[in-house]
Amino acid sequence: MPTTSLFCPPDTGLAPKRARRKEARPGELLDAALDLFVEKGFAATRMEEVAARAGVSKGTVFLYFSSKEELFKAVVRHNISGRFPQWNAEFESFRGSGAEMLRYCMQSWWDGVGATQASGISKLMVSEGRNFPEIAAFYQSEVVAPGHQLIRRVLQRGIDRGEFRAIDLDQAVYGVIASMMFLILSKHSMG
Amino acid sequence: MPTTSLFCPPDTGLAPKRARRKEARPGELLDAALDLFVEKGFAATRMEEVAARAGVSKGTVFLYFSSKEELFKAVVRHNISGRFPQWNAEFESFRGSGAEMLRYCMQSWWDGVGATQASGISKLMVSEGRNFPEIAAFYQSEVVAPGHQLIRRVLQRGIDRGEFRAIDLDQAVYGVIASMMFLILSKHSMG
DNA sequence: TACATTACTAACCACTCAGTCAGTAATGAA
DNA sequence: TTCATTACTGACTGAGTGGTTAGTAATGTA
Repeated sequence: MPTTSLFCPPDTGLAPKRARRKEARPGELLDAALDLFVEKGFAATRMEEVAARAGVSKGTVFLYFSSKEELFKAVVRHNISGRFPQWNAEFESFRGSGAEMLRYCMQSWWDGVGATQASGISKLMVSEGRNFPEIAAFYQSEVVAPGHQLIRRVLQRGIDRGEFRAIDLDQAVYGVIASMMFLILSKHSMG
Repeated sequence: MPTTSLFCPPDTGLAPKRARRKEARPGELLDAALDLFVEKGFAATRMEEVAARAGVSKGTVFLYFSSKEELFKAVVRHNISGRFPQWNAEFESFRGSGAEMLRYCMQSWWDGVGATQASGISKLMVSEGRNFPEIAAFYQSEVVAPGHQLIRRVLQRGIDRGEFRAIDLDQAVYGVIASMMFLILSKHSMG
């Protein structure tokens, strides 16, 4: 009775160890990492936990992501900054008033990020950014700057069309962002 | 030429090593710890740094505070919750309208906590509370609950005196606190 | 069935840091 | 001056964790 394994456990049937699923791993790891980063923060999330939640061993995580920071960056790209191209495209093709556009913009941000787990990433950056300058810089250039830029363009468009008063753009952008941050922080840090 | 030390360095005059200053240590350690906790957060602050900033060795910190958590709790008591007795006393003796009292209350909170370094502690709890349940519970019972209670009493007093509408107390308390939290978070996490 | 490739594992290393403790030196009393 | 007390030091320990790698097993191919 030759089996493929020396120690054949009293297996009940379907528990294939060491399955090879190269395609599915990155996505599963990204999902597991998002869960844990949001739940416990960057520093407190252990790579072994990420691995366990994705159903692999720790070594496998480093096969797909070269370091903890790279894993985090990939999570950010996958869940937030990867959306900017589409948002920018929508900006270009939008036909409607400035108010409608701003409203649409914030609504789709809320649906795609604010209301989802991904908003936890923003809260995490507020919390831990100081301790991880490299990540903070990445987030700044990959998320904050493009976000500012997009809102700025939306407001500028409204001003150009004569629909908004010509207020100070930077101030207005901060106003918009502050309100979104407050929603997020309410969601993740209080009742 | 017998000196008290075998290796007598070319001392320039006033650098007394191993000075014994039992009275001053706790205060100095508390100040150093507040600085660092606010600057780097709870997890990222190392006991050795606290010691170094207070001008002692790491062992000495554990002489005065039995653990990192106890040190943190002492910082909170010293800078925040220790003020409640006085605030409560002021509540009892206050003579003025409800609006004046609320205003006075928030002003003295801002002067004593919000505008000072101590507000960083609140931001820290928002950031890291989840990772340190023991500390979160302590902060909840030592700061949050008494704070709610005090504001609630102020509002209730205004209602009793017929100066405020009889709005939902919990809602109103949350409103007051949310605005204070927003000020703090603006200060510590954004421009 | 035999062999090559490679996704995956698990034991391991290097390093950090809270907390400990044997020893040292400042101080006060006799 | 001598001795007892104790504030203080700094080397050490052990637990925890990011990252490495030698080895294992799943898969494809002929």
